[in-house]
Amino acid sequence: MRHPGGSVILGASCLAERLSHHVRLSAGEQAALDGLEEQSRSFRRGAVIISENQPPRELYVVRSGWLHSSVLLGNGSRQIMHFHFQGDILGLPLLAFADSPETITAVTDVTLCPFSRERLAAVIGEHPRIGALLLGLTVADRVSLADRLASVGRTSARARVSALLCEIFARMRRLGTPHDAAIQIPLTQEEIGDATGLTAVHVNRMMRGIVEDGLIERHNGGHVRLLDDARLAAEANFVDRTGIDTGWLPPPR
Amino acid sequence: MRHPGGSVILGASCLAERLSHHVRLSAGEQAALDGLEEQSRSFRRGAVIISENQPPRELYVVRSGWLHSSVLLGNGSRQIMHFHFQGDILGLPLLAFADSPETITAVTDVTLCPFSRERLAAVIGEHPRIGALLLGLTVADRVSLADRLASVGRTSARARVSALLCEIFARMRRLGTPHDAAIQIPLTQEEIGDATGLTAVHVNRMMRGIVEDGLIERHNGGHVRLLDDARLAAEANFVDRTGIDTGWLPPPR
DNA sequence: CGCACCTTTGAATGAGATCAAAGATGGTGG
DNA sequence: CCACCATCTTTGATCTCATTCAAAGGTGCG
Repeated sequence: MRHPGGSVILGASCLAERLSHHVRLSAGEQAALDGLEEQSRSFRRGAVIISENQPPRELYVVRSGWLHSSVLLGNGSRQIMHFHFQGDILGLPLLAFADSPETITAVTDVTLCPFSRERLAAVIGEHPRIGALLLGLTVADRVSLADRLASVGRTSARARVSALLCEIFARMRRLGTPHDAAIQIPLTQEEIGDATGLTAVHVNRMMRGIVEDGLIERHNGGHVRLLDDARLAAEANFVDRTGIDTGWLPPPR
Repeated sequence: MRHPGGSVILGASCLAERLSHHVRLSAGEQAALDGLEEQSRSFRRGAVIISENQPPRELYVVRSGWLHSSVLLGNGSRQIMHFHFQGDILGLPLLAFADSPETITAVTDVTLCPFSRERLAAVIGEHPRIGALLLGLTVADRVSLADRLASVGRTSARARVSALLCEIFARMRRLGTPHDAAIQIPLTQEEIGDATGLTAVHVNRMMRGIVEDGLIERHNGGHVRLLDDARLAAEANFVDRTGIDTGWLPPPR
């Protein structure tokens, strides 16, 4: 599915834009990243971008929309690992495995910026700081997965749902959503269940409880507003780790 | 296990040895890595190497022994994220966060090779392929955590215990343990429970069931032998991902 | 307007937790 | 080398949180 009418790339690469949130890119780095990406591509909601056990050809940066990565278990159930928003890098497992261990699915209509593993290798070879920064970002991703594991493994159903809400809000705020604004969460309760290790039915009950206790507010179309941020975070054992430390990186080229 | 043709020099860097399992290091890379590490250090079993919410000063490669990384939840329970054996890199979160999100504890007596983040940065700056390889290894680590999340979130107690056993066996075999040998697993059932999101009591019941059904054999001192590898893996939904793909890396310097 | 899909609610069931206590095991010091 | 103590494993009984099954409202899209 090609973006209708060919896409407009306003000079900057999606990856460069994402990385520049963490460090100030040198001219050389900027130039190398600009040559990295192909034309951006759009997918309809529900589209499968990368399939489990298939060899993906490229990686992506999310330009817009929501996606999730998941695995399907032998018993028919599904575990959602992570939700991906604007600026997130998709397909990193391709840097370690020929076949993707996970499926990446568009939750809403999305636009992605693809780039090849080989070109990324060339960029890293020329600009080692970019490799180090990607390493840092991947480490952060791993830690966020660890947080979810702790949540799913060792907390109550209600705390798991709360933790997911906290995570979504923290990440959306980092993308610029005002602190007190409602967020439109395009997830079904089944998807929330697959992310938290619960059934859709039980997600529903927990959610209603969280609303009844005045922690969040829900409106039509999945809009959610945080009413008691601190209490929700405390219940959920949530720690915001959206910012990363880049003080150690090698000098840019 | 070592890279064909790659020789392991006694006293050489632990990190170099680990990396040389995946690629053939150039002379320059080898030299840079040899200058990386300080003297190796030993800890008694039970020792805490890195504490949650404390700023660690260095990273480590495991020379010998078992460790685990865990987080403590507000409700007093603990989630073990990962067990670490010979060759594993500890403390990677330091590449993204000033304070460690997890505690690293020695399960047995251990010997570790410490190295500083700043020196690692210098090595990556000079030898970008090492940065890319570390990126690949970290991605693999993330995928293994995702596998555990799927196991804990979406499978039965018995399947979770089976999956952990499969993982341990797969990793030990990669370190050279013969395919049919018994392995001494130095973990208490409480630790297995903290890794799988179960209580020690329930781990015990599952374990006995797995023994009764002829999938494994247990002897004194925690020795375990796999009797029906295939059936255990099938029950556990286990996929061996111990090898990583390094075909994409940039050229060495 | 009608049909999918999603949310909500209720009742019954079950997997795993909790509580309690009796064996094993192994390390330590006398 | 043995006795003792701490830690770990095993077993049983009971309880609870989340699942399962079922069906009735909502909502939005074509």
